[in-house]
Amino acid sequence: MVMLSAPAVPEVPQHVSKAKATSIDIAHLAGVSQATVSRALRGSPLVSEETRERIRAAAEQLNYKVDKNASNLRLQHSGTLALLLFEDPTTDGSNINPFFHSLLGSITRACAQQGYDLLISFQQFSTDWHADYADSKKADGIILLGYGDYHAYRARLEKLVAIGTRFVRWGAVQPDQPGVSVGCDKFSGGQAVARHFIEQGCRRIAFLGDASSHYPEFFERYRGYADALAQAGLPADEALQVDAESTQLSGHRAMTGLIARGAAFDAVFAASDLIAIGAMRALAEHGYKVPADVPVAGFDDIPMASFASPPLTTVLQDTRRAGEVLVDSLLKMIRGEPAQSVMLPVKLMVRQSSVRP
Amino acid sequence: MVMLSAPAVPEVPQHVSKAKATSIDIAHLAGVSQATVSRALRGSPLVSEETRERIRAAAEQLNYKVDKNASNLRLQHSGTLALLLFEDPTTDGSNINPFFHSLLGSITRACAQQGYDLLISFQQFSTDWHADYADSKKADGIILLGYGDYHAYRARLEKLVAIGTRFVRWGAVQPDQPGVSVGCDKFSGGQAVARHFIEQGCRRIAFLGDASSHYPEFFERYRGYADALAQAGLPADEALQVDAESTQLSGHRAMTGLIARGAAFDAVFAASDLIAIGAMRALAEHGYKVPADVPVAGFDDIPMASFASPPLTTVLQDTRRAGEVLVDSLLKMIRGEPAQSVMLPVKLMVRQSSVRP
DNA sequence: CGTCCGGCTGAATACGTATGCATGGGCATC
DNA sequence: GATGCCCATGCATACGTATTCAGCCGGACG
Repeated sequence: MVMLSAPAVPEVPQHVSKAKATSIDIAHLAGVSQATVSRALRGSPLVSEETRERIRAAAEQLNYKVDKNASNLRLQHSGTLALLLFEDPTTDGSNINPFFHSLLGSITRACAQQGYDLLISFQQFSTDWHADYADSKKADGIILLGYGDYHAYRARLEKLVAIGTRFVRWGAVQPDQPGVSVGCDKFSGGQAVARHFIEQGCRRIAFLGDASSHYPEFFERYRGYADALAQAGLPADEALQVDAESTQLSGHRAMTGLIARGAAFDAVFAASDLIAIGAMRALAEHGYKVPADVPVAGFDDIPMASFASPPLTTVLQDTRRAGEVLVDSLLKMIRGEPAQSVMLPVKLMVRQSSVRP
Repeated sequence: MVMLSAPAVPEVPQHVSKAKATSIDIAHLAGVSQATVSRALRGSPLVSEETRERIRAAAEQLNYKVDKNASNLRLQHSGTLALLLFEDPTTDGSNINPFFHSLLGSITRACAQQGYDLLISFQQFSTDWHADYADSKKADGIILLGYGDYHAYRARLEKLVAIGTRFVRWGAVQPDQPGVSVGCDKFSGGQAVARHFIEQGCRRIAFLGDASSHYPEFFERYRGYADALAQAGLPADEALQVDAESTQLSGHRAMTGLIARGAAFDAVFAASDLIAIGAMRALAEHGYKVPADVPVAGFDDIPMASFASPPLTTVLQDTRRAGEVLVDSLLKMIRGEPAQSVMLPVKLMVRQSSVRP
């Protein structure tokens, strides 16, 4: 429990002790003008190697670092991207959606690799988010992450486009959307899961998750599921679809509800891994064995999925790639190059939860 | 797959279409001086309500936002904190340590609550991190997160203190440390786990994790464990301690090694949940039942812990509180108030993995 | 020997905001 | 009616950097 103290530091001359050094101080020390200091440190070919070295030494001696605020002001860009994470306010309050965590990691890495800083912010739906960051020049562009009803903030996206704000969005890629989106091919993912069940002879596959077009994240998964059923000549029984949002609690509720109302089902496809895990718990509580009685699959392949019991079959979204693509697209837009929406492939990860012994 | 397009926007006058508006534009439009615009928007009592309202309307009309770079330059602070996450380069390359994820979430929230932005950056150990952020005024202070050998960068911390950089560190609170640290009371946590085992009659409790004082994160846990053994009059058998870093793979290896060398143990205390999960897998592979044959406990209470099979007994670090304390301490330092290192209490979470039937 | 050119450097300015100081107008006081 | 005061606003400047333009020096060439 030590208090902060400031021991003497021999190598730093005392005339810099408190006030941070500026380029003018460096210029003075190196016997050149401020202009030359700026040029030297930015690597301009106009300055001779000898002078540059002298300046570099002086800068080091005074612990000088370029003031980003001044630099950004002058250059009119910030070398920073902003990540806005929209959290569904109906969440159980605990943690961030694990899938976003994974995406966050890869975005951070991608930014670092491109030499950009990353500003992150968790937004409540209500706040006036479009106001910030990019418009105030804290960031050169923004990345929008978040489930939810995108119709609700579609107007805002359109305004962003109109103002000329650079942004990319993670989520469903749809033809009429404002701006650039990057998403995974959840339709194919939904198909793959349904086919996987159908191949095992399942005919009454329950779907846990909102299936309304207002929630494109889940809707695409549902459409893929429905499409696979149709292709196999199976009916899509509405009684087998239960709304749920992406939490364990919600998954547990949905599954319990389905069981309670006596629905006949022989497989469960949850629209997200969290829902699946909640559902598996509910199934266990009601005496169902997974996968012997009911095979189950989820979606996202969050780290928890492989540690669920039994390990959960799910659909892997390549978050590493996703982060890179998001950042690359945004940087393209910032550089004024054209950027297009991108749909990434997904991969079915078959584990024990979906394979009947 | 839509290209970015810029539809006409009726409500925005065309003379602002491209160039962002400045406070001078607003001043012009509202018929006042730039100074008054600045005062009005910052809520200065010097400007009359009537004028303020007129200015606010003009600002809205032109989509004006204060340029943070210019503002920060003038004010000499940034309203931003930087979070530096040090990753052990020996990690299995996949994801961020889940415990940090949780901390990250709470730090973000705490920042938002205090009106600060958060800049995050994953650092490789090699990079010249002390150079950035705070010194370049991109951030008013920095938060350091990361396991690892803190002796290795102790010199850097001392330099930070000397330069006058504001920072807080998450990690072991030790009397001789430079700067302010916030950490959990891992010593007590280690004690609690060991006592929990001892109460059940275990006498040969293995410890998986580095027990060297060079890794204070784990060392404290080990000390607590050793202390509880001593208090119970049990010998501390060095053969029961195996080095491991905080990954599943490493935990698996350590456990396998312990079994291979024929060590006699009747409980396993893993220094982190990831290690514990890897160890449980190894135990299962060798035919041990958890907890019937060998009770197991971990540390951290990452989300995965309660979904392991069986659910893992572990030690909860209150990350929510930790994030708040980190941010609060840092803000205190920024405001020039004294700040002290803080040690937070922990809580033993008993689940199935450690309780013999 | 004069001229010109190329290679470096310095002086001056702009980026957009916030604030100390000065100012003007209105009102009360004597 | 002159003085004083307060309130609201404008003027001018500083924050620290990056860049344009102008200048200087030395050498090559005519």
